[in-house]
This record gives sequence, C-alpha cells and structure tokens, in this order.
Amino acid sequence: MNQSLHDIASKADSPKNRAEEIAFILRDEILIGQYRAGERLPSERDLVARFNSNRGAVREATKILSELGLVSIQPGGARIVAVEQATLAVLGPLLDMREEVRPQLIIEFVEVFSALVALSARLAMSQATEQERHTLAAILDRFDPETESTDIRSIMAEFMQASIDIHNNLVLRLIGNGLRSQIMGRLDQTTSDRASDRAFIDAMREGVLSSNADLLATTVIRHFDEARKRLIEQAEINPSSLRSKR
Amino acid sequence: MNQSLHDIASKADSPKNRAEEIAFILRDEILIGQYRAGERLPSERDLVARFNSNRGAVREATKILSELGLVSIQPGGARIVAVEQATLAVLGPLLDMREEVRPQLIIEFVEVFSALVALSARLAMSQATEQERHTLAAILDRFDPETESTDIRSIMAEFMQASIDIHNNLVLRLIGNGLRSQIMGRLDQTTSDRASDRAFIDAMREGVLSSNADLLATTVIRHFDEARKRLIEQAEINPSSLRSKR
DNA sequence: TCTCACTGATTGGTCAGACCAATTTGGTCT
DNA sequence: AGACCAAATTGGTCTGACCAATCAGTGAGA
Repeated sequence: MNQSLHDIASKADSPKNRAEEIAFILRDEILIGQYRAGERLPSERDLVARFNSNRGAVREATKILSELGLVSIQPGGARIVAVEQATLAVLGPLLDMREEVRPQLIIEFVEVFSALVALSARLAMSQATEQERHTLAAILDRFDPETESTDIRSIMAEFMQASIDIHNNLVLRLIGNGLRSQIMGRLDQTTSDRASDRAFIDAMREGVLSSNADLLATTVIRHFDEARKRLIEQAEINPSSLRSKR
Repeated sequence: MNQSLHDIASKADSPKNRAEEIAFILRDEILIGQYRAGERLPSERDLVARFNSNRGAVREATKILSELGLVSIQPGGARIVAVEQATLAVLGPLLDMREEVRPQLIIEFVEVFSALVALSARLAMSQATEQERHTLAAILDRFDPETESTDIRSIMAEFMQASIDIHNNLVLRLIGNGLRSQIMGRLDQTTSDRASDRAFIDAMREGVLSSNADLLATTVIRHFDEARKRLIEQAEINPSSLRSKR
C-alpha cells in the first residue's frame, strides 16, 4: 500500500509560451545540477540555436530565471546562482525533479508550515469576531473520517487561508501564497491515522470556538510534529534520503 | 529623537537595464494603486510609446511584473492582479511606497519574523554540534550595549542566517532569503531599550549554550512581542495607519 | 618567467519592423 | 435584448542589426 512516494507529482507547470517553455527546461536543468553554481549559462545566441528560437524569446526566458534567483545576468555573461539563494518559486520544481531530496524536502516543508499555521491561528484568534470563529470551525467540520475524500491537508490549507483572511497579515499572506502555489498538487496521499486526525480536528475546533490561541497553536504544532516523525520514519526506510548535501 | 520613521528607506532597487527600469515604474504604479485589480495594463505598444522604448524591452518588463505576480498576461491583454496574490518580492517596494501602510507592514513583518526566528532556533538546537552552538553564541556576543553601531536587528539577522546554516532547512532558507532581501536596508533605526536588549541577548546566549530550544524560542517570541507592542504604540500616535483596508 | 596592457571576439542591451493567432470590441441583424 | 459577425487590437513569434561592456588570448616589456 505504500507506493505513495512520488506517483502523483503533478508536474503542474505548463508553459504558456515559448519563453516559458525554454525557461522551464533551463530551470529544471539547473535544479537537476546540470550546471554548477558559478558556471556560465550558454550565451543567448547559443540558446537560440539550441532551442531553434529567437533572441527575444530566449531573453524573456533568462529574465524568468533571473527572477527566480537561479541565474544572475550581467553584460558579458549570465552565471548560475546556488539554489540556496533562489526564490520560494523553485520549491515546486525541486519537488518534481529531485527524487532523492523529495522526502527530506517534504519534511522541511512540514516543519515550516506547521509553525506558520500555528502563528496564523494565533494571530487570527487575537482579533477574530464570533462569526469569524464560526467560519473557521465550519472549515474544520468538513473533516469526515469516514470518507477518504476529505483530505486533512486540504482542510489545513483552507484553515490557513481563512485565518489569514481574518488577521490580514500581508507578509504572512505572501509567504502563504508562495508555499501554497509550490506545494499544491505536489504532495502524495499520505496514509494517516484517521482516528488521531479526528482528535486533532476536534482539539482545533475547541481551540477556535473557545478562542484559546495557545491551545490552538500547541495542538497544531503537536499534530504536525507527529506527521513529521512519520515522514522521517518513512524516509529512513529509503536510506537514499538523509539530511545531507543537497 | 523620533525623526526615525521613513527617513532612511533606501529605495534600494536600481534598475540594471531598460526593462527593469520600466518594470519598476509600472510595479510602483500598481502598488500605489494607480491601476485597480482586474483592470487591463496598457498594451505593449502603448507602453512602447510612453517609455520611448521598444517592444522587446517592454515585454521583458511585463515578464518581470508577471513573475512578481502583479499582472497576469494573456493573449488579448494583461490584467492587474490583486497585491494580495503577489510574491514576497513586492514587500520591499511596498515599504518604500505606501507611507500609510508602512508602520502596519513593519508590525506584520515582526510578527512573522519572530515566529521564523524562533522556529529556526529550535531546529538548529535540535541538531547543533558543540562548535556550531559556539558560533551562534559568538554572533550574540557581538552585541555591545555601549556602542550605537551594533544594531540588534543585524545581529538577529545574522543569528537567523547562522541557524539556517545549521539545520539547513531549504524551505526556511528560501523564505528567509525573500524576507531578508525585502527588508534589508528598509527598516528605520529604532530607539530600543539597550538594557532590555542586553537581557534578551544574554537569555538567548544561555539558551544557545545550554542547548535549551524551548528557552530560546520563548525568549525570541517574548522579545519580538515587546518590539511589536512598541511599534503599535508608535503607530497609534500616527492614526493614519490602522489595521484596515490596504 | 612573470606581469600587464592591448586587442579582437564574445556577450548582453537596445532597437526597428514585420507577420500570425487569439482575444476583444463594437456594430449589426434577428 | 440577445446572438452573431467582422474588424481592430493585443500578445506571441521572428529577423536582423548596432552598441557597449566584458572576457580571453596575445604579445611586449620587466
């Protein structure tokens, strides 16, 4: 039953035009590690030849890469930048590409996401109206342990979004946008314990309705921590993915 | 002594070429609210006329805007997207532009940043070697309450960076990149209580050396919470900046 | 042998103009 | 009003050209 790893991986980006097509190919090659950081990207004219295109399209493509933080363009040549200096926007492609780091990356995502959900819940509680709290509770109520269709992750995503709408912290919202667009559709179905999920949802529900920010936050943290541990166990079965060089 | 608000505001982006020049102008106009979300951006040919440029440069410019998430380009016309759906990369420009929301935005930044620093410290503690902990402590030791030059914020930034180097969580690192590049050089000098800063640094130092993740996290949270409250007080003196419509 | 200034080739930056396909728009007809 | 159609507009693609900054190899001088 554990064929779960990397069988969905939506490969979601579909290029809208030639420039994006080229950009995505180059982006993936960079992320795969085909070029080392510091190396020079082939010249625009070479890329034109390779992709049978024109400089306009190629320049737009490199513009995209530069905006992703993957290359640094200067007169005289464009150079590849270390992935570590890039933008959140490389996360999705990385999940699609690098099978070896995928489990590790998901764990890292969970670590960060849990903290952000907890923060968002806290902030929302600090100023939510009665009605807003019921909106949040309603989202949680959508969880049904019987049906497989109600994915707890999508509920958490909705909860996050709704809580952001309440506190309206733009910084958190922008980060949330980035994470959501990178992660959406790229996570595998996890086989989680529906019973413990139920308990988790109930605890959150209580925290929301009683406006108990601390309870909410610790509940979230604890739940994600368990999820993280499960992920680590799974990852260690497949020893190719240690927390090591990327 | 309180001339602090918005006198530094580096306006850091200097366009590297015509395309960026155009892109930044349009970006700022959008952020100022000159176009409403959903409206159409002037056509490429119109922009060529307005900026006395050529379609190549203009197209590269709109590519940048699209990458920022500020416009959505489709055959038939490009449309402005709500700021709320953009990328972290709009944060810096927003800080430079919208004087009214600046204080509020800074508060929101602090709320998020504190949670991320706390998380990062936690993660780092969970796997730091003896030597790595001393590296962190050394950063904290750079704080000197006597000299005005040692800015506690730059120390926190360094601490964040160093802790990221330890746990090496790529997701957190990418988010950190975004925040850092948007905030760096755009925050005002705040007049903070050097004595309480001293206490804060000492508490962190103890947390680091004793590898007490909980102490570290709560210390960070508490300190930033105080900073946040100070900011809110300052903001309320200037009543133009309530947590309201943006 | 090493250093440094020169030079020619390469590279990104800018520009003009053209054609296509899709969308949008405005008017017409029902 | 509403459906439909045709023309204008728009983004997408492509070609070819010139400039200025940079890079890399060469050769002269120390």
